[in-house]
Amino acid sequence: MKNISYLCTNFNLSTMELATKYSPSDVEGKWYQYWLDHKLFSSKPDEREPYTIVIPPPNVTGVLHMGHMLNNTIQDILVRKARLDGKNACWVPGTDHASIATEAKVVNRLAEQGIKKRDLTREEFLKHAWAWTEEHGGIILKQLRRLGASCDWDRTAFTMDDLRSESVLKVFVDLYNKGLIYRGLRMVNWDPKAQTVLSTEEVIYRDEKSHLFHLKYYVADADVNPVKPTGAEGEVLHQDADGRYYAVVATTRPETIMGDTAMCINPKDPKNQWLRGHKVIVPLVNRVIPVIEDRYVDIEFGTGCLKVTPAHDVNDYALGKTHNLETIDIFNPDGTISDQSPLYVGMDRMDVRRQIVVDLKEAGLVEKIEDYDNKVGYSERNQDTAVEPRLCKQWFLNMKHFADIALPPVLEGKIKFYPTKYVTTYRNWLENIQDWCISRQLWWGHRIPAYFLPTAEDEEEKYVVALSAEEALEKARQIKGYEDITIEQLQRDEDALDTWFSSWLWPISLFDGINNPGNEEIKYYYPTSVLVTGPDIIFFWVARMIMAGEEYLGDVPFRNVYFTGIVRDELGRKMSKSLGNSPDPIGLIEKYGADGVRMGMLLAAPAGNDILFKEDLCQQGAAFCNKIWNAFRLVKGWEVADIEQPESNKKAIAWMEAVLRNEVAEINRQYSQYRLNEALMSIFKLFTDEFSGWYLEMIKPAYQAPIDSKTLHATLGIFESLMKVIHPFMPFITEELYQHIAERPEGDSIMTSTLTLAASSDADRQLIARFDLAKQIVSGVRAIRQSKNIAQREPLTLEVVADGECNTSLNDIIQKMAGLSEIRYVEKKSSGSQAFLVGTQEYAVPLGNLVDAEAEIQKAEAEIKRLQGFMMGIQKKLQNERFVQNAPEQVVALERKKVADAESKIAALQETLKALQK
RNA sequence: GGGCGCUUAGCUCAGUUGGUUCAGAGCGUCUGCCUUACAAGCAGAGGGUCGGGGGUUCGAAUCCCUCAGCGCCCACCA
Repeated sequence: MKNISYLCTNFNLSTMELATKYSPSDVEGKWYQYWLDHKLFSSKPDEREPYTIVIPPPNVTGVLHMGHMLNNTIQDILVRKARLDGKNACWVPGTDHASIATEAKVVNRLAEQGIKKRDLTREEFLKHAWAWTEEHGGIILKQLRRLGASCDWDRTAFTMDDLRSESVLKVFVDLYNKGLIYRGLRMVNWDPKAQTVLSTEEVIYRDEKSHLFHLKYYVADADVNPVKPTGAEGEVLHQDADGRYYAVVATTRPETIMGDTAMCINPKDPKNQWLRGHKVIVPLVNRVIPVIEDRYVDIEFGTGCLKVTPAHDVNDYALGKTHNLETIDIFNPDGTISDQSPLYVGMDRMDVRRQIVVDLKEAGLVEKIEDYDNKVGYSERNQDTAVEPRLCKQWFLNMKHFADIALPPVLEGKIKFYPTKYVTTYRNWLENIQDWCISRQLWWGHRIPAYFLPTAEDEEEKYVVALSAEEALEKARQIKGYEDITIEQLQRDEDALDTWFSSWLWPISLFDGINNPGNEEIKYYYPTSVLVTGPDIIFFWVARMIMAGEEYLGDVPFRNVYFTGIVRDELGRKMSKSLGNSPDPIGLIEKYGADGVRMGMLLAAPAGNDILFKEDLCQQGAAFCNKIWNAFRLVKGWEVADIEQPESNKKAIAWMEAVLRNEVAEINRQYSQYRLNEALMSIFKLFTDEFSGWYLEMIKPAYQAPIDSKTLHATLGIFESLMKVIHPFMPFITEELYQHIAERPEGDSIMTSTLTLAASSDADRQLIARFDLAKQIVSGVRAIRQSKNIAQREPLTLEVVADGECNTSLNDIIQKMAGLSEIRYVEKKSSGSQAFLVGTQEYAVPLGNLVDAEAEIQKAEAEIKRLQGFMMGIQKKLQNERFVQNAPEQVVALERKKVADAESKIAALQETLKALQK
């Protein structure tokens, strides 16, 4: 690579030498800097059509993984394609504060230093969090540059920067004022590790092998004395050796019995009638609880007896409400047993589960233990932490209203989902939506702008919601009895908002559309063109952005949503740290080049499917770069002479240009359906097969012979077009070669060039069809060479047998490509020649005694047999009157043609046979 | 328990309204080539009856039914 000049703008075609291998590392950093230096990613509103993408903001302290690589490569391809199409493309980058994940990381780091979160004030903790954010934040965005991401970096935003924070608080206040945000006591999902509530969407359920414990609840009176129930005839009364009666309750969570405040049976359950009106004793705890009756209980499950723990189960909570039961909260926020429990106080819930089984067994209170498949909810962010249902006062967003406004745009196609199957998923969720719990017991995030007023202990809480403490004070003073309250007496809510409560504003807040409604940017860039994201956040983010968009701008946030798949390893497993199957993206880029890696990923990424990533594919990408590189080396190595342009070159150029137009039209179709892997495959074949394999070979001068200037000029033009077609997928090598093709002014770039081609025409397609015939003839000759082991440089003669309707007018090209000394039109092919068919036309290559007559006879016979069978099938079809009557004329005519063609092929083959048998 | 999707060549996938071009592509495999841009290359070849069964139709990979297998999403049965 020594000979490559650093500045290619002064590149001189005739003197420069290129290495035989493409070296990405010499090229990529240079051009990325060039693009930055000339602000080529930058976008400002102008008269052009906008094309906007907002990045799904990665976690601010996150590190680039293969999922990001795929997702951002796709966005970059779309943005670069839009630029080449002459649109004003704007890709806005940024990061997400990821409250729960980031706070957990900060807590862990502090713990390593021996600092506990609870020993810090909120301000001290936030100082650590910001320090961490500044230290690790944005690494991921730097990594994206290695990939070639053409984001408008000057626009880089953060969900917790000033503009975004202001937007979030304004929206909270606004929705509160609209009555859509409320505060309520609900059974919520509690993450004991992060010690915060979660929304229902943040709980993921996993199948778990667990046990069903059948526990004995002795029947007793209020003083814990045994009672003998009177059962009806035929009922099964459990009785122990001492003659005491008990009920059997099946539970998966024996550690919650300390919170039991009732046992429930179904009033219609015949086998448990004997328990009606009685009381039972909670095992070990020795608390007497009533037997209540509710039709909620499934008679078929277990023994039909349900323990009721209103504080720790959603359904039990509902039962507790209906039956007015006591609620005993036996857990502390960290998942240890609280002092409300008579036993195990301070122990972790998981330890208690083990211990209590031992203790119950010892006390003879376990009837039996069965294996049981259970579903257990885990925190989406702390996947090793089982979620605990817990009764808490939290802030909620009324989702009914938002579902109503977010459903129509997707159902009516104002927003298009790719693949469309997610429309159903989206609809199902919105139609069964629950209110969104938006408060989190975290410090890292947007602090809820609610201020509590001082109240007496037994009084209901009072609060005001306002953008600032001053405003809050004003509002508070309007409340009766608080006219003289001071700002110091207002207690701002300690909680922060769910991260997604800021993310859902992203497409709006990036253009400051909340703080500054109707500003020039929001008018120009909104709605954005496409959102590229994973289906795993369709509810968390996609749906909610649609809600916010409709609420605040009365319009959709994006017109298209392209859902990418999950990046898996080649065995189909998810990539994970523990499996060690996740390649290091930067390492891959260093090994194969960003272009190679981009191609490798996209080759394996069928629209909407998971991608099975194989490192080999990056190798294929790197190889393709090398192919492009060497094609350029060939062209630039030609010496130009003042010679006339050969006719065959004219034809080849016309053909290649037709192919280019045709393929670009096809590629554009694929883009429009987000079938990027197919577009890439078309591009790959266009360059490798059509351009390199056929076109360049057609026009290639003889060794050390010069080329005419017209052909060279046209070829460079085609090459430049090809670079533009490839550019969205492989930005670096295409820029490098674009700069090599011609002298470019400083600041010029392939990125900001345009590709204008005429529409593909019928004439193009006819020309392509003629060349296809020629290619088949060439392949026929090559196959003969292959089978007879004849070197390419040994010239052959081609005979065109009989009717002469085979004039493709491309004989000069065929001759060159097939290495023929002559093309002859003959009545009868020479003896000792080997024949092949293209369509119904027969060709022959005289080979003298090289022909293996016996083998040829066998081949011809087999082919005749096959054709005869084929023909018979069709003739049968044609004899079927219903077919002839019902099928369209064209189809019938086609079938007739097939027969005719088969007949003439058979005739030709029989001729061949005759000649061979002589 | 509901809903959605998938099953086509060894692998990963295309295959639009049933009928030119319907049985395809890339990779891999096999064979032959260090041909003068590229061995990270070139040329050539083999390979599937479209998950099973049934039906509709003149005609089915394509439409319908059914069975089997796989995947995903949702759902409070302890």
